[in-house]
Amino acid sequence: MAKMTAPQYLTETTLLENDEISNLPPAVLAMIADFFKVLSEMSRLQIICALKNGEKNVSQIIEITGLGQANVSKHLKVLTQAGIVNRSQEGVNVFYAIANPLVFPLCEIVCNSIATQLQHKNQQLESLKSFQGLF
Amino acid sequence: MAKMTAPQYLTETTLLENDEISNLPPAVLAMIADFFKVLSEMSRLQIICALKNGEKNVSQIIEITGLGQANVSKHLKVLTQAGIVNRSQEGVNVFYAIANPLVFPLCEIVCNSIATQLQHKNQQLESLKSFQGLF
DNA sequence: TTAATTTACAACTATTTAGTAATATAGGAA
DNA sequence: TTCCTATATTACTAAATAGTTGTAAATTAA
Repeated sequence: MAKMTAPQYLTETTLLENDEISNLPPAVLAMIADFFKVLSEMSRLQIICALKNGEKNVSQIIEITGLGQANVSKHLKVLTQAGIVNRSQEGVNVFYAIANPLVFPLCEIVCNSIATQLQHKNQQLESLKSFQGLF
Repeated sequence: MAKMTAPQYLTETTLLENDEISNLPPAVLAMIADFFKVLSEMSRLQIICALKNGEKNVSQIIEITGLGQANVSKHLKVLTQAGIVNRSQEGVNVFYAIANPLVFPLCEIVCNSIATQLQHKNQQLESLKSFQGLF
């Protein structure tokens, strides 16, 4: 086993050595960007949410999300190729399930970031409000 | 302090209550998607990496990343509006710094996901190799 | 066999956006 | 003032892609 120089949350399977995200090869940055791009569409996030509590077939996903059939099929292909969901066929039905549960902590971190930002904006708004009527 | 009238999914520090990402309002999903979209471009990830070890002015960012001036300026605006970096002007120079350090664990989780996937593909490749010469 | 159902795919439209070139703005120096 | 440098903005082009329509393929039922 190679000596571990990575921090706790970086295991043997990481691409990042010595906690350095600086100076990443362009190819790695491109892979990271592509992964984020898969998560950057609301429709795909809807599908991910629909699969949170267990696998669903395509028809169920269509019903839950309200998206068109061809559209769902295309998004499921993207999600599958990104390794976020996996596909299993049972007769005429095709079931999809979350293959990479890390997407959920990922979304939660983003949620926290957004909440913090909204708080800051709200504080600024309150500061402004305290001047109402003074001018 | 004013009474908090925000809905359940809005607390002081998180948008997600009870670890539930299911049934998020579309507006919240859209915000999450938009945040991921900001991180889904290699050029913006390059800029984030350039700021990892401290603030830099625009000229330094241009030199480090090799991107065009107008392009960097546009990306910096996007990153600023997303709350990922902040802007401080000093004379004729404008310095940018990471305002939301959560982007780094975010990138690291994605790196781990990619690494795991590459490992799986590599294992499949090895399995195939073991059949070489048998046919 | 035919018909019905489920999923995937191809072709197309419309929207978005990354990158660039040219220009504008603003601060500091001479 | 004028000049130079640093940053921002505007207008444009090219490329990517989300969503839709129509169709194809495959499975199951009648």
